[in-house]
Amino acid sequence: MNPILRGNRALIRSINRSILLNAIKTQGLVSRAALVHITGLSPATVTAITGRLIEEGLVFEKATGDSTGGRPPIMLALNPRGGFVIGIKLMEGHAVGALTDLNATILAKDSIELADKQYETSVETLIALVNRLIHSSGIPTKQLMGLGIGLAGVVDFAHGIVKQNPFFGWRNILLRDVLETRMHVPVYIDNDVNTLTLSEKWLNRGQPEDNFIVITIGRGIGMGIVINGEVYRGKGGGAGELGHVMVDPNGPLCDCGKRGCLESLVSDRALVAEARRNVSPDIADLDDLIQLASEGDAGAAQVLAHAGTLLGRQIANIVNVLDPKLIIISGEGTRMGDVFFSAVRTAFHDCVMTGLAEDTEIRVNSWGDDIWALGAASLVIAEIFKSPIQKEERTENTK
Amino acid sequence: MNPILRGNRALIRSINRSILLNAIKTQGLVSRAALVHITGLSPATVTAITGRLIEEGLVFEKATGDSTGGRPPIMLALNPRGGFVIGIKLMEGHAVGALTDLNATILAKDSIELADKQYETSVETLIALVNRLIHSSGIPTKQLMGLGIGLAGVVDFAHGIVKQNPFFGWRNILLRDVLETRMHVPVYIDNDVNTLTLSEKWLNRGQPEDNFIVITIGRGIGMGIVINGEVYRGKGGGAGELGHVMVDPNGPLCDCGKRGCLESLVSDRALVAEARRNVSPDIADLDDLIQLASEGDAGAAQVLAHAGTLLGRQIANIVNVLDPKLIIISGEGTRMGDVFFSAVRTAFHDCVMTGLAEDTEIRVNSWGDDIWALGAASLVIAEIFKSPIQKEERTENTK
DNA sequence: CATAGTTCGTTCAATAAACAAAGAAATTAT
DNA sequence: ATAATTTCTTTGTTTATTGAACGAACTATG
Repeated sequence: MNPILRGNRALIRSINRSILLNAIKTQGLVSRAALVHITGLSPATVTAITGRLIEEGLVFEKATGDSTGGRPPIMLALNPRGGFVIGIKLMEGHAVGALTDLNATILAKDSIELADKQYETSVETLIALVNRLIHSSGIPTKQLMGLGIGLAGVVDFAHGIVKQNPFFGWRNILLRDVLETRMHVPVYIDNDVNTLTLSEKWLNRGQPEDNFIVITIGRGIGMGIVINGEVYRGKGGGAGELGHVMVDPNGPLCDCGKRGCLESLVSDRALVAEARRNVSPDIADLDDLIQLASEGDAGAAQVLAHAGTLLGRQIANIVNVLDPKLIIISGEGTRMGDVFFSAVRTAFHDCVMTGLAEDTEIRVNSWGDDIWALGAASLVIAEIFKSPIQKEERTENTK
Repeated sequence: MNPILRGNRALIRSINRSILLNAIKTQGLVSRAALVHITGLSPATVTAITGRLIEEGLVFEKATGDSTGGRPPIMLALNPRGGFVIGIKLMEGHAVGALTDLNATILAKDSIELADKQYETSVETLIALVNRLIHSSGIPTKQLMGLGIGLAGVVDFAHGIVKQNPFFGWRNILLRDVLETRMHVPVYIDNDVNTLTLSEKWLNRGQPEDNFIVITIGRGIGMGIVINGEVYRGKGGGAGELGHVMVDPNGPLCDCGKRGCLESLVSDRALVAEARRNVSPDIADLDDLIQLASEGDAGAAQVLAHAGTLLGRQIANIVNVLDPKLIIISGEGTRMGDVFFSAVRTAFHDCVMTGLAEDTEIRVNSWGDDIWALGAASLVIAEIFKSPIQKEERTENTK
């Protein structure tokens, strides 16, 4: 009932636990003395808390380090098998799930058909998928630390509510609470682009970036925003609708009912449609278009370059507004290749405010098949490593 | 050196102190028992901490409340005269300063000429202004809790550095540190639009909004972004450059060197220039144009309406990306009147994604003369009421 | 090889902040 | 006048961090 985060002993402990857990994760292999130095905590505290982490199985004493003239350090490391998580991506017609350890290494993978659009039957199907994953991986059920679910549409992460989903037609479904009562594990639900965004923060080694943007190109165009290390979701999960930014008031009709949305000009379907009109009616799908462009067809290249220019211009506008350090482009559309992306980069640099983006990087991400399920899994992993002072977002549904 | 916020007793105390101070501020008049109820803290803790706040002079026992069948409550209230702050807005040629209490009520106001653009002499002038304000208000110097400064350009708030300022030509000036060593008070520096944005959060009574955007129209077009209750400043203070979002690649040349920036189409000067070309060469300034439009001149109205449409469309795009609850339009340009703002609203609703902005409010703010200095002052007030877990932003310059 | 020096980790008492419970204060209800 | 009620304070308990001392395990050196 009271969402205020007040100060008490549990909070102290929880903060310091999180600091140490994260330090051990980012350092990889680290002694207690080094942790004292890094965190500023006292040796006694480090001993006490690491002791508890070892007891919980999240950390272990991995090896003895080399002495530097005194007692050799005992090197601590994260135990990736200290807990397991499951990530599930819901799609039209089927769901893909992955069971991973705390390093997001996949231990089991599976998918299941979603025949029915009714959410009650879908819940049963999801539970079946989870059980299959647990069974095939052989982990004890007790070790499952959480379940993350990513799906398209507007999702209220804080309350765990699917506000609207285009495929299933769901509206205001309390999916989190339903699954939690059935499965007795913490459940986290988010928009699929946000889960993908989170995975960029958690799956890349090295220090995680704290201000970046992920843009996905595929069926639609999505955007995930990370601000101060947190995924920004907007008033009601509606942030990041880059696909429906209006580019041309007289443009083609978009699914959303408006004209000239970016998505109506740059998505898979839009490109294929345009290429069919202006290049060749034989083009069946995006791959044909890419193929043609790579073979030197000027018309095909022109279609891709124009789309890239439109996207680059919008990215520039976003940089003007949000000034992020890094922009990651991901999704099926990353296979569009150099013609497209060099147009993106050129348009970006032409349109961004002078002096603003001198060290802003645009990175095109290699595209793996598992990435959506991994993203959903990292939703849970992120939660495990989060400090309590960042955790306030998750609020109970009082009803 | 160690920016990590670790858990210890000082942190607990500081968190709870902040919770109570904020609760007293928002409640206005509140008993200890009510605070127990609101905050979830124990009665003993509330007694202890409010005791300390009373000792510090920030809170006092204001009155005795009505009994509800038992001992009557002692009502606590914030003592607005428990501390004082000074806000200064730097402009081309002069600086305006205001000394206010903790309610942002102005007790003294003054301005001073900035003859020289050299920053060393400017610092001396600012110190003179501060001293004059302290003297004329008659407060004891010890009660001055901080100094806030707002100025145009790119400012690194966290490090207190003016990265670039258009009027003075300053570059990477450590203004905060210089002033702090001279004045022995905490100093906070920020972009002027950000200070204005903060003041919207602090000067409006009632519960402060946590996700909103402030757009200023005047000489330029600026934007302040509040996300999760915090002003978002971007990678290096460069966020919010709405004025340099590219609207038309073939548009007029902007000060920044690019073509077709929003600012080159909608700012004061741009409108006057266009009106001179297309309506009448006699138009001297924006007020003439507004006057003409209000008298029913179709051409003048057309100029304003077109500008409004352009702005409304960009606001829609920002809402698509950030999904804020509230959009506040402020600045000198708010006097442009209904022709302009109804065009803004129409274009906004036409272009925003369907279903996204059903309860998003666009508010045009009345425009006061003191608002810039007040904004700078609220920079300090905000800091006083901030919880330590939100304070990490301010980092020392290690050099 | 014995001793000193160094580094790492643990133990122990001290400290302080929240908390629970009981008590004191000041009112209304009967 | 007494009981009930609400508000606030006091007292003692709990517990997490901390500093300091100590033990453990190594290297350096004569």
